[in-house]
Order: sequence, then structure tokens, then C-alpha cells
Amino acid sequence: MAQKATGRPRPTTSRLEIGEHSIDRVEPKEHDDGTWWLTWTIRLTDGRTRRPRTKGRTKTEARRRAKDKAKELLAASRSDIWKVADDLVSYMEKVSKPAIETAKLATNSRDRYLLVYKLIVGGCLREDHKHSRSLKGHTIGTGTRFRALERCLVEIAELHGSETAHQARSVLGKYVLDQLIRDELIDASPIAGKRLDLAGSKGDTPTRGGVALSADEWNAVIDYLLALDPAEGIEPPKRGMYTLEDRIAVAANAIDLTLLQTMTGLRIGEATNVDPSMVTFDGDEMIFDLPPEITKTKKGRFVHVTDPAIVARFKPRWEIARAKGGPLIPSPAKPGVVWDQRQRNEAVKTLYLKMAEELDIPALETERSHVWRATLNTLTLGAGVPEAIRTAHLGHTAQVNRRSYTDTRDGAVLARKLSGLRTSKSTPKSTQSESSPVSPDEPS
DNA sequence: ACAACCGAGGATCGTGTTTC
DNA sequence: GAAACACGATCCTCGGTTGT
Repeated sequence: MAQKATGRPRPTTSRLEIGEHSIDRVEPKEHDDGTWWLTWTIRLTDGRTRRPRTKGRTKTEARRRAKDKAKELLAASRSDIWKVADDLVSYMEKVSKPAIETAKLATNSRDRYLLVYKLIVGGCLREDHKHSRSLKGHTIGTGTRFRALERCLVEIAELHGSETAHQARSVLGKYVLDQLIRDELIDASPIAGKRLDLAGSKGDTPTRGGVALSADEWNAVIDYLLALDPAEGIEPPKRGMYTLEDRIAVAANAIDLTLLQTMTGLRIGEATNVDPSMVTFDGDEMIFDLPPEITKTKKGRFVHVTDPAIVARFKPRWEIARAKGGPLIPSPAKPGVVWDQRQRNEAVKTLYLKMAEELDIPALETERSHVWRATLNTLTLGAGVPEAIRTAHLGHTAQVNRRSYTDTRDGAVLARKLSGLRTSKSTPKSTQSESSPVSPDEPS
């Protein structure tokens, strides 16, 4: 090998370790203009070498600048290479979280996954419990052992429910463990294919839902609502731009919305998005033709209402909405637009709490509008309505062809069964405008 | 596995009234 | 006439459930 012109022994050329540089090995060279150039090598964390050249007015300055540059290069490549002893949560922040953020997911799913991601890394903000089994504090080595993962997931199941735990497992699998495999830090997912008990303590006692009212309670609610004066107990606002009428309109909205739901089991989001064009009146019957875009499942369906009192109640609403535009049960203050979820839920809550007390139905303390789905399903089950009809009516089967006559007849069957169950105390109000029963959109 | 919903509630906004 | 007050509207976040 050729010796340098200086005559000094050539410095070692031993292989640089990861993160090591040759700044102190090599000798700066004086350039024509009097500056000192240092050409050095560094092995980055991913194993590749870089060969930068640094300049300075003196040898020392060139070296100092080179070392700054070396630090910079190492910091930039730091995330590429991880060791088993590295902090697992740091790895997840650097690799897993961005992977979720850039994955091809619907916004809903991404948000959900980022939420459970936080649970996994011990970022739960709840103050009434602690995640002592989160992956926080674990190294990649310890945190990827079966027991550590299992404990983390079981704890999430205990504290946040089984479905959240399942989602956490998905996130762990695809965005943590799979990434670790790709970075050659583990060979395989320790929890893949393993059975984990993620039922959680609250598994069979959901905080809300799964409760059905009895037929008596159901009837009592309907009679109560039909008789209820929306103005009852409403105080006028002390100040501000809103009027007593606005407040009454809110209460009236809640009453009618609930009435509709007691009869149809419509989801609240579906019920408040119903447009008059989706409703036709056929004699004593009111038929909702729910298009896919307003249902949760994005599948349309027909829902019939035959109770005369309810139909009579909705006829004026339908006429107003059809004339002025806007949903059947619109925003109370702005009839042209959909009722805001925040306001709507507040109004519904107020009404349900009132009913819980006045009708002595404790379930309504906690249950909200979803209770009617369970109630209708249970009651009609008891009345012998086949499951296929019930599920189609409530809109949670995939196979229903919403335009078929079958579906229509199915809906009517259920509605007739319902009216058979109904023991009305209030006499149906006459529906004067029934004289023109022809639907406006379907002149057939 | 992924997607979408329901319900609760905090923070802030816009617009109006009352008070001083 | 400005500050204080009132209050639904709006937006956002959280967290559990429902659905394909």
C-alpha cells in the first residue's frame, strides 16, 4: 500500500462500527486557498457508509465541524436501526404511529386505531383508572414477550371493554409486531394465532344497550308522549336571542322524534335525517323509504308505521317540511337543516330523564334512543314475527333488497303486528288533509 | 380487520340582553 | 356604551358499541 507523502504511517483502516467515524483517524489536507479539507467516513446506523468532506480555516476547526456533521448524520439515521434493548414505546412512536397515520384506512378506523394505540402505550387520559400493564417502560425485547402483550391486552379489556381490546390486538399485530418483524427485531408475532381471553370484566354487562322495555312500559311511553304538551314546564330564556317558542320547539322535537323511534326502531341518526321526500302516506299508513345514504349500514329499507295517532302526528310535520324544505324533524331553530347531534342528544336526554321519573321506568335513566330497537325486536319476537322480518325492519341485514315488494310487505307485516300490540288510550286525531292521499313524488 | 355509529361533555363562538 | 351575562350553535375529543 502506498504511504502518504507526509511519511507518517497510514492510520488504521479497520472497519468502522455503526455510529463510528474516521474524523480522528484521517489527516486534514491543506487546500490551495489555505483552508483545510477533511475527507472522512462514517458508518450510519443502517450499516451504510457516508463519505463527507468538511472544510475549515484550521485543522481543528475542520475536525470540529466534521464532528458536528457526524452527530447530525447519526441523529438523522437513528430511526432506521433499532436494537432489542431500545425502548419499545419510542420505537412505536417512531414507526408504528406513523404507520397507522399513513395506512390506507377510513378516517373512522384511523382515529379509532390511534385511540387504542394510546391505550397500548399507557397514554390513557382517564383519571379513574391506571394502565399499569401498558407497554410503557418495556424494551423491545421485554415488551414483545407473550406474557407482556397478553397482560397489556387483558388490562385493556378489563378497563375499556372487549371490543377495544380486540382493536388493540389488531393494532399490535399489524402496526407494532409486524413492523418489528420487518425491522428484524423479532422473528414472529408472539400472539399470532394465540387464544387470548379478552372478554373483560364488563363483557356481559354493557353500560348501555341490550335493555328492552316491557309491552306495558312501551305503551305507557307512547301514551305519555302523545298526551304531553311540549310547553309544559318550559321556562322562557332569561336573556339571549332565543325565545320561549324556540325552547318549546326543542321539546316538541324530542317528543316526536321519540314517538317515531318507539314505533319504528329507527336509529336516531336515521330518524333525524329523514326528508319528506322519503315519506309517503297511504291511507292510515306512513311509509318511510330510507335511502342508503342515511342509514348506518348504507343499505336502504322500507319502514311502515300504522299507528293512527303517530301518523296523524307526523302529517303536519311532513307538510311543513315538504313546503319549506328540510328534514322531517329538523333543527328546532333552523327548520331547514338537520338537527345538530349535540343539541339533539341533550334534548333527548332531558325527555328520557323526565319519563324515567314520571312513568317510573328506571331503565330510562340510562337508556337512550337505542332502547327502542331492542324493545321492538323483543316485543315482536314475542309476537311471533320471524327473525328475518325483524332484522330487515331494523335494518341490520345485508341481504335485503330495499326495492323489492317482499321487503315492503315484510315491513307492513311487522307494523300490523305492532298495531295489534298497541293498546291506545288516546283517540286518534283526525287527519283532515288525508283527502289527497296520492304521494307527491310517485304519482302512480 | 375495518368501518361507522351513539352518547357524553368540554371549549369556544356569535349574538343578544342586562347592568352599571 | 362597554362590560357582564346568557345561551344555543358549533366544533372537537373521548370512549364504548354496533355492524359488515
